[in-house]
Amino acid sequence: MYTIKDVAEKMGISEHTIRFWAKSGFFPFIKRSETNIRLFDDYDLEWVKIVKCLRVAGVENKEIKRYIDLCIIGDSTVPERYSIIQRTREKTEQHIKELQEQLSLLEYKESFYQDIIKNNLKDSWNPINNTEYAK
Amino acid sequence: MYTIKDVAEKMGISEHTIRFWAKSGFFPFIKRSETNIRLFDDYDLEWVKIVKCLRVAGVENKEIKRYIDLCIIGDSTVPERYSIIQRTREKTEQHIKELQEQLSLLEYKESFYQDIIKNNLKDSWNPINNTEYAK
DNA sequence: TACAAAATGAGAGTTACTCTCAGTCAAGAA
DNA sequence: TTCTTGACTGAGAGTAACTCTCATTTTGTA
Repeated sequence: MYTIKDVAEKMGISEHTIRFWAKSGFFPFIKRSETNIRLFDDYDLEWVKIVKCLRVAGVENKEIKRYIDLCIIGDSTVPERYSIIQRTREKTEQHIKELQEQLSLLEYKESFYQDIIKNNLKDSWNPINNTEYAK
Repeated sequence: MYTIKDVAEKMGISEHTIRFWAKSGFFPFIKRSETNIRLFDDYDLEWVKIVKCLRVAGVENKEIKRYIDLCIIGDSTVPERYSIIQRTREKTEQHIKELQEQLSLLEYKESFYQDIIKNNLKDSWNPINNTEYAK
């Protein structure tokens, strides 16, 4: 059995966020000690893992709640759960692609600046150094 | 010369967001028509591009403003700009890695659900169907 | 000239945290 | 036994970055 602190450390999520997620109904199964303290077991950790996954993938909390509720309803909801996961997978692939594109611009800029520093050049890209702007 | 609408379309950003970014001081060079309408040229578009890049990479607006201000100060700030870009590049690589990890969980779930649908199985992963929980 | 489409700034609303606070509770030291 | 420390609690305020609405101009085509 894990406390919030344990889960926070294990999963790399802040305690605040876990409490916030719990209040949002993302972990319907966690038990409490006699003194009202949340106790997560390994199954609960699996839920935390999937919630984290969906959040990282940019699924909004309302949709995550929907997914959790579908899980609780049971096997009849597998098709809708499937479509949520599928849409999320597609969106994540798109997101990675976009990040990779921006990454290449960052890499370009980085080596550009490095060149300026190494060879003591001017930043010819900067509009400030461009005659158009320096009127 | 482009209006906000043109830029929004060209860059895939909402007009609202561009106005918000402009108000945040991200585009210090845009001119206005006599009747106060923003007019972007191709150099301004380059600024929009780099701001978009930094935002996608998760750089917060305060830091983007810093970067813009450094550009305006001029060549002496290239080292600090370099370190901002470098840090952002590293963060982005990390982010892509994280997304790829979560993507593989999504792929696993997707094929798992697909299997259930195709072969009319039960969702054995769901705690609801697990004897531990189904007490 | 008329009028729909597009621009403006101000400001309210939203999401998802993130943080602060006041307070409870259990365990070990003095 | 009292004190201190540290983890926990819920309530609620604060924050970032949009996102949207609104009341007004402004502009471009008929």
